[in-house]
Amino acid sequence: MKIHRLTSPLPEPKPAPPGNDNPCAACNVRVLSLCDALDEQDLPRLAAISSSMTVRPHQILVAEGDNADYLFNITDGTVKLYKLLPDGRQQITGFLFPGDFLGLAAAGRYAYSAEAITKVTFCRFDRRKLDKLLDDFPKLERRLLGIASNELAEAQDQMLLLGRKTAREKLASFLLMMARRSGLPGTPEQPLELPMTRTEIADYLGLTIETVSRVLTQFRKERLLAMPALDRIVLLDRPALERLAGTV
Amino acid sequence: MKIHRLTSPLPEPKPAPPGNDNPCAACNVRVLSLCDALDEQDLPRLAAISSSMTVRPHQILVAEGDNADYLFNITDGTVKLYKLLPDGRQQITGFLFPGDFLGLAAAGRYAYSAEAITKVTFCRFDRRKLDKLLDDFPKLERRLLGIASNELAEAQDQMLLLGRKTAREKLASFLLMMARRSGLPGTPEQPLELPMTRTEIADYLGLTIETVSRVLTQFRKERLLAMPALDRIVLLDRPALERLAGTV
DNA sequence: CGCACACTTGAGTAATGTCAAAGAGTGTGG
DNA sequence: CCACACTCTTTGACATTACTCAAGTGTGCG
Repeated sequence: MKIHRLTSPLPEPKPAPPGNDNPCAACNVRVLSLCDALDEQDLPRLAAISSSMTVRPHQILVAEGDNADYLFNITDGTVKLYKLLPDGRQQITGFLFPGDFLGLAAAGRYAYSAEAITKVTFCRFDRRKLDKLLDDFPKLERRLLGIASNELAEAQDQMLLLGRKTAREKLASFLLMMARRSGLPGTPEQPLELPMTRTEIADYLGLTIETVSRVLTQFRKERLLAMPALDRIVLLDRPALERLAGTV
Repeated sequence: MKIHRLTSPLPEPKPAPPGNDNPCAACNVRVLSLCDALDEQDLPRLAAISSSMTVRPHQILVAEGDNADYLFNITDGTVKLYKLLPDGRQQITGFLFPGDFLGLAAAGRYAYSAEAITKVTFCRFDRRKLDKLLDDFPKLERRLLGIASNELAEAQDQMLLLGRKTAREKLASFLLMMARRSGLPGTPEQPLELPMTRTEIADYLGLTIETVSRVLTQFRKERLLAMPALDRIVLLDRPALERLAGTV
């Protein structure tokens, strides 16, 4: 079993530059994120308790069991969420893309670790300060509940995949999920981009790296997809993949 | 693949008997449930939008894709939540016990089906009326968010189990979960009680019924447990089971 | 250019699934 | 109360999927 890569701790954030009391105004993922719950005029209240940060690949954002002191909104890059067994086996429970949210916790502790796969930019909110904001802005809390409900629905889809789908069905589901989440159509002009390694795909689907590789080779031979590069996928026969995946 | 059992639709609820404006006062699971968020004096507001109902085994409470018009609090019995693939393969995403909550939905639709395993009693809340109550009682919304966060953490544990644990590890984790959730110690005097069939255990753990049966037989031969009846389990060597399960 | 690293491919194995049959438990009607 | 029927569970023999181990092939970076 592979030893997990050592990573450095999270650096201190740079505070928002002074004189700019509404850095969120220019945010490109605002409509997707937590901040969408607030009006333009209230945004500075959120901005005041948040800082924007950028980290390099392999940097850890949160570790399983840590005090859940922060909430995160990803603005750029890809993050993986994962859990480990004592012997090092890893299960990736989700990938986060721009606009996605991270940090809901039960009993004040994160239930999973989060690591940047690519260079990642995010807004980080202080949980205790945010809790106070929730009293003033019930819409914010309703938004959080909506986010949590969505995540729950996705988690259930993933349980169906992990428990009952074959390797081929898992890969088909994964590729369609990536198409949906990235917004890339998977055409020859705009192929899917896979920021994660084969190992990470395997750890997400409950497979080994060899099985992932073999199924992708199968799919290529069956003309279901093409791979102009190791991390580029063209979906040649989307209906067939959708049939394989069984559900969206 | 087995054909799914036909079930009858949910009967109409009996409204709370007139003259009793606080039926929740006597509720035995109140401290566990949604209602715990409200003070004694505000409970009638919740009671006014809820009805208590009892259904028989195999009755469907909600079906995947249905409009999420209701929220449920289980007061007695066991419920299974599950999703199906088009060919009938089933994944049980969770079991609900007294005090548990059901009905959070993304995009206004249930993401899963729910079926009574035993005779089940529950309180059913009208979602639209509850939404209005949320405005008056922000504590209620905070409670919902807490419930959702807990469910999310459990879902991630289950993904780790489904994706990365062996059959033996899955069964060990399952039995310990049942001990924790039921509050039964699993001693010879108070053995675990399993309200679900082997098929349902298998569909929860991503295994087949035969594998579940074989692993239970193994465990018995290894003196990890005893089975005074098909649905009664005595945990003879809990530390060994905990080591197998890897995590709580 | 050469060293890492990630990915692919191949051969053999192990864990789990499938198919089949027998045993155990439960309810019903005679 | 017993016999029968039904369902659920267990067990056995065999099949198959996915895993393990190992070697080989890119691919990118210093």
